[in-house]
Amino acid sequence: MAIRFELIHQDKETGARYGILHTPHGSFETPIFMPVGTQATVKTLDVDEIKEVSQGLILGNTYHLWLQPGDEIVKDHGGIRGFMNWDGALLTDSGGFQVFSLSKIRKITEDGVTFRHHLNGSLLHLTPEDSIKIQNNLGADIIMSFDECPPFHSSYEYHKESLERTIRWAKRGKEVHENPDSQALFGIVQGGPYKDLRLHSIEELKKIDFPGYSIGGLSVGETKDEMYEILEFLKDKMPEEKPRYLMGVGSPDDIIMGVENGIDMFDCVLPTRIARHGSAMTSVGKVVIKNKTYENDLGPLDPNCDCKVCKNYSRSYLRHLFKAKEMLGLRLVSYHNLYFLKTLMKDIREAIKNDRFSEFKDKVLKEYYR
RNA sequence: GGAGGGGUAGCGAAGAGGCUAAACGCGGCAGACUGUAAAUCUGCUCCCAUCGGGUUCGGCGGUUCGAAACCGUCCCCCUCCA
Repeated sequence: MAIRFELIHQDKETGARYGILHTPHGSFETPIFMPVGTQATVKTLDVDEIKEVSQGLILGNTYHLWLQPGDEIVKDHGGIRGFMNWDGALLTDSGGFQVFSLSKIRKITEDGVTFRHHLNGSLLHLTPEDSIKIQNNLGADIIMSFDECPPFHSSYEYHKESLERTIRWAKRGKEVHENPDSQALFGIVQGGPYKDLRLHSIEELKKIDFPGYSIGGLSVGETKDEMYEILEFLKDKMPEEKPRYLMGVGSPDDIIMGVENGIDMFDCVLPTRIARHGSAMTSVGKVVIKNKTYENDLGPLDPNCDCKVCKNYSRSYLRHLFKAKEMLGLRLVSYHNLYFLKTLMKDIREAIKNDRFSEFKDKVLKEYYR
């Protein structure tokens, strides 16, 4: 088996999980947040910085690297790790989400998905088998089944049909997976807002048997309450002994709610995207650093953060970088936001270990970003 | 001194009688962003106000039912010639 998951402790009141995820390239305490490095780069940061702001496990993307530069080239470097000079662990998404986010120009059939290249318009076709083969070439420690991620509010009928197909795709993917001993293939739970479909999804994926399970189809436009309702429903349905990965979630409040509902792994572009757009996650709430109010603020971005950005630069300077369109601003806030989440996850784990998660949750929801 | 061109909102720049409080760009001020087609997108940006009202297109004076636009005059700016 490529990975091993140890469930070490559960918060007595909420059941929030603390564990360790062992991979071929490192063991990681969970709950963990994994920065997203779609194109074999966490935007604006170099590898040394990624080490500082992550736990050592980051994401890459099948769709993007397949199209550019091509998975064969990445394979020639020994996979993404060699390509980007990353000596930590990796997880790749299957490209399934891109099928959803590029939905204006897609056609889904039993075989796979046909859609247009977002850069040059050429017609492309991707199957579950292709996705796994590409991910074999990319060489991540954890890889994803090729799934369809329908809009949350699609009809029951559509979700059902899509879900059944995604289950068949999961089975097909597992059958062609070449390296189960070095790459753990996760199944992805879908079903939108429909609990019976979610349950059905879990049951079928369990039959196929994966070393870990992802929850997909959330944080795609539904309300927070809708998302939390599904998370709560799934809490005691997911396999106990396997890692649970909530895909695409990364605001502090959503992470907290995920952890409370038994999630072990998170990834999200939010911290790096909003950083590039001038917003910071801090212990005192969201700071839109480009706002005029920080024009002459000599204090640090986050008064309770000990990252190099908060130690060395003022809010006023950071605002100046954004107003002047200097790229250092994007880098520094990206660094901080990821560091902030790394710290948040550490604090979450401590709280669980001490059976004080509930208390910690209240604090975060009251004071932190959003 | 002569000939031509021009002065429009914070800046640049359209507009050449009513559809114009005035396109568009920049700048400014906010907002959004959740398995990254995103250093992006959206809104606001003369003044006061909730409807609505009040002042504008170098100055002044005209023509007209109506002028940023037409006429006169003055003031500034640019180019060329002496």
